[in-house]
Amino acid sequence: MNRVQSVLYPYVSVDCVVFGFDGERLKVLLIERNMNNSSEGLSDKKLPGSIIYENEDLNTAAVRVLHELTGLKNIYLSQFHSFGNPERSNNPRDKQWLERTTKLKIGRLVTVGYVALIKISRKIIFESESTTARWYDIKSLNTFQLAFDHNKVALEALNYIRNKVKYETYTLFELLPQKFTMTQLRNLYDIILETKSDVRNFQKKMLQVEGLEQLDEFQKDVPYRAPRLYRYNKRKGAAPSK
Amino acid sequence: MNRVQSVLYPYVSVDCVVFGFDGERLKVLLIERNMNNSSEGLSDKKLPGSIIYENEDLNTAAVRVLHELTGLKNIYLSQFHSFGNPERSNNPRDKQWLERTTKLKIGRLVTVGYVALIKISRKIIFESESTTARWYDIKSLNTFQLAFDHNKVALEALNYIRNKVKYETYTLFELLPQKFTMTQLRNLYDIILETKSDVRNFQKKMLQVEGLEQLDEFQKDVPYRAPRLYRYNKRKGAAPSK
DNA sequence: CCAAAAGTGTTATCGATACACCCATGT
DNA sequence: ACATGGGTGTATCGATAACACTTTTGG
Repeated sequence: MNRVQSVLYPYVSVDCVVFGFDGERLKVLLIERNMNNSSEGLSDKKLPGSIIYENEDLNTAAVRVLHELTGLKNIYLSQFHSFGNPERSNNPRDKQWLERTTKLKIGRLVTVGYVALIKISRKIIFESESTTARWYDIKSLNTFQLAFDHNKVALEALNYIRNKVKYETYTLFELLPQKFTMTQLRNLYDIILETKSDVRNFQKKMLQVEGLEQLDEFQKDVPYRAPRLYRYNKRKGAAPSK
Repeated sequence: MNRVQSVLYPYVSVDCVVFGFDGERLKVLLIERNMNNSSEGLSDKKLPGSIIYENEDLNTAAVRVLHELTGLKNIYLSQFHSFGNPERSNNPRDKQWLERTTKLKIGRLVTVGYVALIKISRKIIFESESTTARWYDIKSLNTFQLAFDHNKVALEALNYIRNKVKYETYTLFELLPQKFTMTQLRNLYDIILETKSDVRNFQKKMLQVEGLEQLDEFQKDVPYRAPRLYRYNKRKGAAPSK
């Protein structure tokens, strides 16, 4: 076996795919690095991610990196897949960006992917010295090209949460305001799974989810019959998948 | 961010958790390194695994490593989880073993876990110059301690395949001889999922699995009513989960 | 004829699906 | 009164679960 050259041997990084819902569309959080020392055109969009520290657990790194790049705190991140194709950082633009931001000569990256679902209202630091964060419609993942293999990474994350939503529907409640209507929930469900649920059947199914509580409150200021509000009581809900 | 020291920065490795079935119990393939230059007592059992090459994809590495350590070829390996706790290689015995076998000073390891289900009849090179491979009952995973965090890794792999078997039962057919009886299949299913399936209901369910063919052959040389044989026709079966 | 395991059918329950009409509100 | 979306019930189907007796074979 070859002795490892520090330059060539893979660095380990984490990428965080964060999904949010604005009431109409599912969004993904992407960042742009502000390359302030040059004006050389458009810098590509990327998933928030960075290499891990020398002595840091993967989960810890994911939480830290997401916080550093977006200001988000207390986000529950799930590991979903790791990516290690040696060519995934071959694009010269990506290579250059890596070297500038890490001050390291990086031959290749092995990246552990994490995913989170959050309320789009969570406070995000969209502008910092070095980065700009923004929500993008998930259809962007098919229409424009992200840095590295981040299209692939994000699409796998999407697939992962689709499965999760299908079998552990309570994960959706993370994406909605504390009090929400059944229609909001159904819209969200259908947008993520690309289905068209029947109103009545959906209602029936949701009402037997542990922890979903029907309130005696109704939405206000709507120009039609006010819809009832619901709330998810985490304590009574199913335990997270582990 | 600190400049990375080649010694401390994580090396990337793959571990392969290979399960087989001997007709009675589910087994896991473990190896022992033959430390031929010293007689210092028992060397711990481990999962087959090793660090990846400088320019190698993760899947490729998993396939290569499994082949190098056990002689197994053409094994379908699925990535299930990555492990990166900085303390997972802190045990001095593990550290020493790592340094001897890799000739590298390794501070820590980030390991990508792969899992496979194979027929226990597959030809394995159990003894080589440097390693000894053996099938162990999976209950070993709870009773004796493996190197690193390999107990945890293997148990997560087991959990992964339990889920897979539950929803994509055809994965079981990889573990049985080409022609098998319904009882063999049911035993296997029940052992993996720790259930006690009803004979008739199980039969009914299996007969509607695409690609499972009832043959007009029967097992021979049994001292009781000869059971019918079945075969799985991969072409007609469900596509792998992907 | 006995022991050992194979093989087979019916009923009850649960969850998922399909489907259409009246209700409350604001203009 | 009308337009907009909210809210509700029943019937069918398919999958799962519970359950017990007869058949084949070798000794």
